[in-house]
Amino acid sequence: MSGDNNIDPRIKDANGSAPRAADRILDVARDLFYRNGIRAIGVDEIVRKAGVTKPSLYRSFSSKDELAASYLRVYDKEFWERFDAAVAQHPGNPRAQIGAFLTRVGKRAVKPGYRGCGMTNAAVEYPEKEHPARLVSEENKQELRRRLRAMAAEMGAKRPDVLGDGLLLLIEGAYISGQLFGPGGPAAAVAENADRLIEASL
Amino acid sequence: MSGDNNIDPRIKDANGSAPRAADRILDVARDLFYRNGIRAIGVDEIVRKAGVTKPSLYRSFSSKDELAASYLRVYDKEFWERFDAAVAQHPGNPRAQIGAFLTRVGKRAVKPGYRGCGMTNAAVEYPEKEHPARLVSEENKQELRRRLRAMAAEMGAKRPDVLGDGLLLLIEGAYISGQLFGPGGPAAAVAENADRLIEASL
DNA sequence: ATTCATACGTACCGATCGGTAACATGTCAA
DNA sequence: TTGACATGTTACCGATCGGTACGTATGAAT
Repeated sequence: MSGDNNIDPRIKDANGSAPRAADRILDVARDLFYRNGIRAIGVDEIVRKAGVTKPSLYRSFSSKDELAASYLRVYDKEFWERFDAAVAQHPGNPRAQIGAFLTRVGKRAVKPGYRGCGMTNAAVEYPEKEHPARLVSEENKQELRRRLRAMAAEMGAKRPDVLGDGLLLLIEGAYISGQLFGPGGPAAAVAENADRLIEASL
Repeated sequence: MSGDNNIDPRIKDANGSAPRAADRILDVARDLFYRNGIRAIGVDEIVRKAGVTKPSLYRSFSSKDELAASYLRVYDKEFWERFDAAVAQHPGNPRAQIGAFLTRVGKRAVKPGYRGCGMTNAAVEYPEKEHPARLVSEENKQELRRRLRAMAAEMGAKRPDVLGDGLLLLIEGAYISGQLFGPGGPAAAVAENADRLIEASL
């Protein structure tokens, strides 16, 4: 099972002194948290699958909640990379930017095993406003709202804030219904409905 | 603390032989599960707040998962009561029916402490397809999707399934963003966006 | 008064939860 | 060779998890 580990002492850490264990822990935690939910996964399972032990986890992360927040910070970074990639595809054309982003979301959201947005799911799991994971999640959503409203304004919408919020509702609906309905679910229609909503709002 | 209990032996149970404890347990569980999430609440807390003991719970519910499913079955019943009330308000006018329903959802969703849809939240907490709570949740959502598509067809939409799914996305988005953003969130704009989308889809 | 069914409580189970104290090991500079 | 430091491990903590074996209180019928 664990016979073929790939640890090579000659390969120094890229950034000089970063611990190996912390990265593996975070990688495993990201996968397990996203697929199963945060509350559903215990720290024992994380360290076991990462091939380390608990003290290694708690030296790099002050608590499970903080590990969950770290998971979401990575998720946040990757989310904006995807979002910005769609934006970069259509410079100066926010309507096409939204279209590109939502087309990808719609496709991903109807694939088997899709689990929605890690941010949204975390907020559902942790209603307490002070929870470290929820704080990351709320900040991500606020920023998304700002950008959608700005894009709606850029499109020349009659009421940009209403359209921006409408697009946000469609996006969140796609995340949720993707994991609720699976393949063939309503999330496949998110891009088309968004474009129709935009059309009606200019 | 428990000095003033209101148990009156003369008052027979309404339906003859239903155990008192089961009702109190379900009432408490509904409140705690909805406000905090199912995983976040232990059976000990439920029986403590209900003023009973664990064996009483397990005599009426075969497991915590089944209790969660029972909670959702009550939720399902109340959901359709609200939905049908909006429908009954505007006979033969599905567009107005949707409008009435979403106006209420939008208002509830931006109130402090709003926790979204119990069905949706349960599906987020339990990705496993066989979970008793998830089964109830999925059935509810499938039925909602059918009805929304039927209403879209009744409106004379060009592509009723696409519009019905779009409305579902907006509704789910309102549930989620209501608990994510709190007062002032995008859920307030759900009715307006839905009507705009309908307008553009006829 | 006895019987029986029903509803409820006391006390406990093993497993797992998140978290930690104490100690071992490997790597580096001096 | 030595000492400092970061990272690793073993073994354990009290609390809580979902769930249960078994005894007890009560009321109606006999």
